Amino acid sequence: MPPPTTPTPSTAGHSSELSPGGQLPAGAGRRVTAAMVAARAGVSAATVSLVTSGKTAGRVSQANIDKVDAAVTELGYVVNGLGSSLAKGRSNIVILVAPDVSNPFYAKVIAGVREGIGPEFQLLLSVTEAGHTPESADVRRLLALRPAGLLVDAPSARFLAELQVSDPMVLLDAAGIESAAPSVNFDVAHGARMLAAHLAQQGHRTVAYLDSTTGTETFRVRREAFFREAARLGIDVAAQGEATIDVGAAALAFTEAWPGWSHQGVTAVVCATDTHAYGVLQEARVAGVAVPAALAVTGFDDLPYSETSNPGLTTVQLPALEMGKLAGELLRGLMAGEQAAAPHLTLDAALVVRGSTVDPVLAGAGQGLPAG
Amino acid sequence: MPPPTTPTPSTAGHSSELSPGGQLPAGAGRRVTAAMVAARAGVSAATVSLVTSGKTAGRVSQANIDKVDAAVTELGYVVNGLGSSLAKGRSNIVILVAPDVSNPFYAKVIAGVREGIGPEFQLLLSVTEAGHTPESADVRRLLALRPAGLLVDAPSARFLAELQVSDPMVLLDAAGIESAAPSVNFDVAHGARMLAAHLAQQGHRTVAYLDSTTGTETFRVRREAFFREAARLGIDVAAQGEATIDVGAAALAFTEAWPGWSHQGVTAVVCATDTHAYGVLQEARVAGVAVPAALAVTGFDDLPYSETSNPGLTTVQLPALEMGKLAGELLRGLMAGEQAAAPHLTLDAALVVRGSTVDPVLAGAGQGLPAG
DNA sequence: CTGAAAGCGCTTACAG
DNA sequence: CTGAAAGCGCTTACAG
Repeated sequence: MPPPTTPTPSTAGHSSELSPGGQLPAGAGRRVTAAMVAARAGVSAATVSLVTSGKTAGRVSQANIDKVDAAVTELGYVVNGLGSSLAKGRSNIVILVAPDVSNPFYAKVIAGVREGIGPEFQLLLSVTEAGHTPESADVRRLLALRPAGLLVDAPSARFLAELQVSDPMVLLDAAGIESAAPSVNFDVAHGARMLAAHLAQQGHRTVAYLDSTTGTETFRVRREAFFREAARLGIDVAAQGEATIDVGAAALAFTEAWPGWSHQGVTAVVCATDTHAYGVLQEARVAGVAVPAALAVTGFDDLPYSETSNPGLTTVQLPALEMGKLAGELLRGLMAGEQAAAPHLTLDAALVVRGSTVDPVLAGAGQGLPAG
Repeated sequence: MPPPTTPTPSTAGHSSELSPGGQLPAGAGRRVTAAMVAARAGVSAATVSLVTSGKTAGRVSQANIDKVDAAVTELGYVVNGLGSSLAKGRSNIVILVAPDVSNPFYAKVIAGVREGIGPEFQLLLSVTEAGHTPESADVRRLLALRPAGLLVDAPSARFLAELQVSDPMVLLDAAGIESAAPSVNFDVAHGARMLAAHLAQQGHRTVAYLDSTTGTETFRVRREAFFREAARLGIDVAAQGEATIDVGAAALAFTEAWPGWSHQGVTAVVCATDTHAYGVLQEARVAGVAVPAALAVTGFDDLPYSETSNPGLTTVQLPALEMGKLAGELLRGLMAGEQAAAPHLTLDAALVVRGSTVDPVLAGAGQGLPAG
């Protein structure tokens, strides 16, 4: 790896910790403890705690509330979450373990989760190396933070088996292993069947399947459901490839496989994710293979790019935002000590048909309309 | 928002906390305290602490080390990070604040950061709503966890002004405000100038600039440097647009602007990020605008997709992995109490010329070669 | 309504 | 080499 090529040492110092008057800067929230606030306000630390945690109802006089509030503001006090969590035996942290944060799909999941868990919990992401599934050892380290709850997206069976968690936990997109813990899932099997039906209806008889290399269960379910339905409908899945969830990796896998697939008479490539499909679309164009005339391409997810790509990508739409939200809400209930009433939710998938499987000119106005 | 369409209540219960024998499951790491380990091993809690934190050299006998190790394994003990951090006054958490985790660019930054900070620190991501810049209020909440250090990617000036942090902090991609704290930056201004020179050399005289809507300083620097150099080279930046860092948003912005731009004689669109450029490439194809013959398109980042897209995207390559790594190392030094020797590093940007600005047929073998 | 006290689980001088 | 003790900053019964 090359060294920094233009190192620019600078003399600009850090801002000093103390302002000219020698006071702690307001809002710094550092080194100021509840005891200092208590001293300033002329009350006990217990009263400060009651006020800062909002448990004043019938327990603290308005006069003291005001005094504490004033002192908090003056000193820029922020409750030390470490001490607080230790005393309570539990933090307000919720950790989301996701296999691949760089996939735009997770942006939506995350947004939903935030909404679902509510503002009193702090959402933190545990990130793994791109393309790697999280190791249970990594998660065990996270557990040292005593999170209030855990959210695990697209887990593998091995991961869950190794992981021994008794904290509140909710699984997301755990098709195939949803019974291991409360979970919110997509009906990816149904999506895969709709895909097979659509391809059969378009006259495809020989197709290839481009899978994801991660050992995630949801991909196994997608694949097996597609294979089964394809067989039932007289479609021959003549070839298989696999790649990590990365446009470049998928493109490479397709490029290498295509001559053989073409020779086998493959007329459609079913991809485990939209990201895989993008790689196929690109390389098909480079290779001069017309989509959809010579080759149909499909994905799973319905990422934003799938609508704007040309041709648009026929894909199984998975409601990411909703999954995140429901999982967050489920976890919130669990963290509140509730017993999950319906611990296993499954969200419908919808087939969205676009130009990558149906020529818009031939098909008329059918492009872009959900056909689920 | 529609309700879950296929709710599937299930009776599958959670795994019970105790195994049949009534023992805590090995590896659960819950409720087991250092005191319990000490009792089991027949030593004091202090000795347990010394062993688990690896400070045994000359302080703990091998016999006791073995006894503690055995007890730790038997009970599945995991140090409670809350208590540990509280006692030490500092956690081992490093928080990375990034504006948009769903951008593949950050996957590389994150990988670099992990490498840079080393295994003893735990990296957690603070995520903001997609397209939103992080609020200093959000970060202040994070500070309650007393992180060992803070990494802030692509900060805005306002964000930094509001944020009062005296913890170790390193800025990433903070061109324009790099002096606010130790930082690792890209020389985006140089990249922008190379872009202008390349376009000038290709004969462009009228171009449009598609900016990012986030208030991030690095985008201001990119834009201003490009405008200045363009003016110097006789290029008229006749039009401007903006969109969030999202393919769909950029596509929409381009579609709406293109008739006007075309009318103004625009022959090239310079985009603030590759993601913006993808939207432009797509819509150009839809509109039947030939790239690069009728319209040249450029980006910033050099995401993986830029190499495989068709045409390939001419872009300013920013070494994300290296930036992350250097920032991580810088922070590690700061957290170790070192005074940063060279607190402001700037990494070179490189111009990568591909088919979106130079027709490969006309240009011969020049496609895809770095031209910085 | 209020405060003194115990305790959360750990680490670190300190005395032996 | 070892352990008793104090303390990190907070919260929560408890007694008043």
